[in-house]
Amino acid sequence: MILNQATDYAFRAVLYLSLLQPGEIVEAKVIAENQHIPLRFLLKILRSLAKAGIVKSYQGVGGGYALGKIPADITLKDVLEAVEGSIRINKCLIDPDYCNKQATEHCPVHHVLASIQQTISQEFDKYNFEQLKEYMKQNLK
Amino acid sequence: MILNQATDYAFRAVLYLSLLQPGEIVEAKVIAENQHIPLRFLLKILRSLAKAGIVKSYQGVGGGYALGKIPADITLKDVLEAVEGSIRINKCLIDPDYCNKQATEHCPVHHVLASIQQTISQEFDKYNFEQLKEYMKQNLK
DNA sequence: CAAAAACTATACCAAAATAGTATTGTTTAA
DNA sequence: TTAAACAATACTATTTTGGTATAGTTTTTG
Repeated sequence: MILNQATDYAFRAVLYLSLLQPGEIVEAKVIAENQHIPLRFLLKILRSLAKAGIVKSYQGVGGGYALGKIPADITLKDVLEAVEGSIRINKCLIDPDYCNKQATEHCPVHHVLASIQQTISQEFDKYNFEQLKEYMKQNLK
Repeated sequence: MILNQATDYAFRAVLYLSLLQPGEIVEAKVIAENQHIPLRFLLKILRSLAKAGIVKSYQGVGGGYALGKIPADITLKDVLEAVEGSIRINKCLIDPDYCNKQATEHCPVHHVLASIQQTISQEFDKYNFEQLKEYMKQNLK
């Protein structure tokens, strides 16, 4: 019931990229140093983000990473799911075999957890990185 | 970002007790068999629930467990927190040392996660075991 | 009053997940 | 053609999870 460290790093890396000029490319090393994230671990995370289209990677000399979309089109949910896979709060919600009574259909716990999971999912989808940028600007004043 | 197995078992154990006559005592073994939960593991979980006042334990011959409150006064959040401790979705929300920039106050990620955490907390608090009982009855018809 | 049936407490343990590292390879600009 | 960047895969140490074991306490009942 907690986000993992990789997701936390991913949020901060995407926020960092969101604060650059649109299209601006920056090396992973710069992000790592600025955000205090272990470089090799960050590279791994960035690959997940690239696969999801959240960042775009550029190989070779002068390469690095830039956002793959505008900040307004990237939600916390997008980043979370790129790193951890889709949100699920209980195993029985994915695999009926985990339902210890094999009674998914009639199980009120299952039913209610599915509803909570949906709310949580929507909640993470409510916030995009344009909003986080705005919040950041206001707090610097 | 997932409930652990103990919490899942706890939900189902409390639901089981909720369906009994008010005040009815039943041995852990009966719950374990009915709900397919490893007995010793269940006993450990029941101790957590007892500490939180959710169930009441009776030692000695003829002992066992009963609910410590009426089902309407037990929410999913109560059970969840009794088993896993309070809901927290990111380490930086508890311990500022985990904030990799030591900047809790100015961090938009922190700010937004705190808000999401509160929503999640409220969501689990929205459902009590009287409601789950009702849902169950309706589904048996 | 002792024996058995129940829970309590603490400690232990194996397996899985997490967080990160290492190695080797590929791409691309200069 | 070399060096600077990312890519892919595999490995590893630590922590967490899920569960078990052992020894002890409480309470009923014959």
